[in-house]
Amino acid sequence: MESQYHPRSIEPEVQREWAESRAFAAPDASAKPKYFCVSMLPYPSGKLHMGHVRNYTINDALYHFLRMKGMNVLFPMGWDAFGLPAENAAMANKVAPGKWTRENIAYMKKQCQSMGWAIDWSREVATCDPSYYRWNQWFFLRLWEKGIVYKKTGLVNWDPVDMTVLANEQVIDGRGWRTGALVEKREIPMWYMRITQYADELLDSLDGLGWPEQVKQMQRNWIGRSEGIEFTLPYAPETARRMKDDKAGVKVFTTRADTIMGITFAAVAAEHPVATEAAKGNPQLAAFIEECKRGGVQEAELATMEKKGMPTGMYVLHPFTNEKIEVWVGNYVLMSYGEGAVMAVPGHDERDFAFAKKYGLGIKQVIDVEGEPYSTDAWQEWYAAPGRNVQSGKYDGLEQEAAIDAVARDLEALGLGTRRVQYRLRDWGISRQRYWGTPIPMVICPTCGDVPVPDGELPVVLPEDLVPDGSGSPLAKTPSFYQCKCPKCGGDARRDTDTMDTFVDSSWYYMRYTCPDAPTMVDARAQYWMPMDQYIGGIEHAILHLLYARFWTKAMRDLGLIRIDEPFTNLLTQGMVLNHIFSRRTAKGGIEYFAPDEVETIIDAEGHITGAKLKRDGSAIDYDGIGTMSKSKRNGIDPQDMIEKYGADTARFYVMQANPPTDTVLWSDESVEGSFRFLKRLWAMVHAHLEEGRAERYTGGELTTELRELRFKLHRTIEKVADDYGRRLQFNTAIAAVRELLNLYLDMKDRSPVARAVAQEVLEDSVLLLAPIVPHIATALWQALRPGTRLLDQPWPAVDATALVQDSIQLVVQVNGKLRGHVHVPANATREQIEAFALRDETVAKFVAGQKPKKVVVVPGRLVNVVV
RNA sequence: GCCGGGAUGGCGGAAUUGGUAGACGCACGGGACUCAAAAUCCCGCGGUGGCAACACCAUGAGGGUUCGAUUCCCUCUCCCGGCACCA
Repeated sequence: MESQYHPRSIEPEVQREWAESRAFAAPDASAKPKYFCVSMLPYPSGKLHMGHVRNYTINDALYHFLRMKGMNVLFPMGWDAFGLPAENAAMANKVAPGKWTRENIAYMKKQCQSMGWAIDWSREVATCDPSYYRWNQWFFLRLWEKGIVYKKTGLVNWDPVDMTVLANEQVIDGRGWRTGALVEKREIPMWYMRITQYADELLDSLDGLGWPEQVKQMQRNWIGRSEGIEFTLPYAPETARRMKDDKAGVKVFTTRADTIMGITFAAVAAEHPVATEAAKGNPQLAAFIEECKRGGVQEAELATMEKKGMPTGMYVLHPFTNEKIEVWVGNYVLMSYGEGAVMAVPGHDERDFAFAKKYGLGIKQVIDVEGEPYSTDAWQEWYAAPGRNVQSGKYDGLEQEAAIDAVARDLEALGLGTRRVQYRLRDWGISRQRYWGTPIPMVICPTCGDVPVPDGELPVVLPEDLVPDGSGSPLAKTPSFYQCKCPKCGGDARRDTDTMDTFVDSSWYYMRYTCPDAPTMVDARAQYWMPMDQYIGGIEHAILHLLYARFWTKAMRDLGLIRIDEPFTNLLTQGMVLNHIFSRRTAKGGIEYFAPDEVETIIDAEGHITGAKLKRDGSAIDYDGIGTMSKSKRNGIDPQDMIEKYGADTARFYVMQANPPTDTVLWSDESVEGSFRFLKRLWAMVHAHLEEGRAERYTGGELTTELRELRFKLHRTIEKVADDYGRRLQFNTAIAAVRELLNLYLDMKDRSPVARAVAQEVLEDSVLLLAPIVPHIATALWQALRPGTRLLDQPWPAVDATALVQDSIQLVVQVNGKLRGHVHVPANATREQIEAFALRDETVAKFVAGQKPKKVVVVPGRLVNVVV
């Protein structure tokens, strides 16, 4: 073997062998247990970034480990190829989004291959391929037939200059990103998916998932289930006359029906029909309503926003007492939640309290919390706590639950209300007024209305050669696309020119990996591989993507396409890759950013960065702290540079050794050097060993204490690394354990035949332990250690139980819980013997100082604590 | 405001079920090799006191439980993430 480590010659050679032998193709049936691990598919932006490197390397390490453990593992890859950036790039460079996207995919695929990830490329999926998105369309139509897909109007951001709809991220400070024009809200018809129909199941089945608690909690909050009572506050006679044909009163929802006797007013949202009606002929109120509609977007200010309101002059009646209750417009009532109206109980709701105080409205205590005083002077937190009803007529003395039951019964008897569950979750609007996405397979016929495209005509193919100009949707300007005949009456009709949200694409791509060539949406292979055993991706997808994918899976199940309830059994949310940020203000007042390799940092006595200067001219620049790698801040590290300078293995090793995968990782050039240094040392160790000739690995025979300890360490490490890879998904500690083992190995100077046999064993197994992280160097070293065999065929090293047997063990000795020494005792020593050994220790004796121990705690295998 | 997660050397982090705090690495300091540098190798590296042996202090702050607490409980401070007037 070469005496030096040359990643640039090893890596391409190893990769060629893998490709030629189709080493990572996973069969769709096997006697081995299956394991399906997937990383969230990348957007083909142009080239890989460090976040991808981290994401796919975690996935790859799991692949190799579980393959060695005897599983049939599948690691597929695909491209989230639809979306806005392609349209923007198309506008900037005057190329069609399709061409741009496919070129990016080709380049990034090559990068993936040079990282050496064990991807089964025969299953590659790109969501912009008609063979993929036709099933988005097909499934959309099935959901439409079931009533899960429906049409209603929705609010969009409208740029009045470009005459186009803007995505939320294209609205900056209320203005269009291209035109700078003030963005308007417009109502247009859109398609929705009834995800709320699955709200309860989406909530309940979270409990059984092997996901981070944080993500589950975020989904729970997002779904936002609350149980309460919906009831009607009937209009007072004169209000009923004004509201004419409109229902019989104001509908409200409450989770605190026990406080119903404390109502002193009602509040409605600015958009509520009662407010609209009241504003007629009341310019002051109309102006206030306009003000409310405009505000209320800057979320951060909402919590501190002052409660404002105005009386409407409308009245409703208390359902039990028939007391007249004034209706106010309140800026704290949201039209989008519940019924857009609330019963106001200032006595026991903090918002209502603040409102009542401000406008001099009544505050009535109806709940008593034992031991706490009540006064209407200032809000106290216990006012909102559950308690016993007072001043509530027939409900007096009831505890919260009993009171709610009684109120619910009474409202039901009056026909005014009923128990109901309310969700925060809204239905999923999937229409996008964009070009680069899945066309919605619907035809709008002037006589028949919305008519689905017949299955036989799918896919509705997206023309790929259009170049958007930023004004309006290109599809809406392309008659050859939208002109069509109505499938029902044969008359002239127009296609829906909207496309689907790209979250549709990512809701089921992982199932298509299992059967990319299926003539149906999915086939039996999906049932074999699903549910996915491990999903890996960024925390930023904690809510939307993961919730939509769960919904989509349940919808597929209900259509009989697959028999699973949840798509992702385990989830790992990997942390982001960060780097230092350097900048300086330009003369014109802008900010100029500098890449970390352009600057030299200034470090204070404590080792903290305080500033920096530019390498090329020594001028001072500012240190802006740490942030995610981004193009605009110029602090990204190009994986390609890493591969060229150090090789893929160093890049892989670096991102895995720094910290646990769930933490953010700070880029450090020095640590990269350290990773490279380790791989060079590993190479040198194997080389030095083989210089003296290959040895047969140790199988038995008399050992010195030193060699026994080395073998003990080896087999302990095999156990630990397996646990770290397989159970804890903590690769940094696995790597540290192997480094410890190799440090001990380097201390061993014995060159006797038996020592060389142990050395062979240690080196072979260490290479296998590291193979999931650094497969290229591991392959090369394995070939040198075991000529004629192939690393990929090796199982995970077996633990030799005899190596773990110790006849003497070291125990920690404490006096009063403080470490005072160590003792060696026979492994089978009794409690009494251990105690005797400990008390005989000199240091222990010194601290015990002749006193009689009050108590001696013996923890077998660990420590002795003498209490005096 | 509510919910969730954190805080350990100069830095990244380790300590998995309450049992040796700081594994492993980075940076740094010293030395060897070299004409020299790089690379490589060896030694040191939480703080205070001490020549040293060693002792004391120390896991955001304060308290508690325990023979023993980074780990469990209570109070507080700060940081990160999510939601945000949710009735």
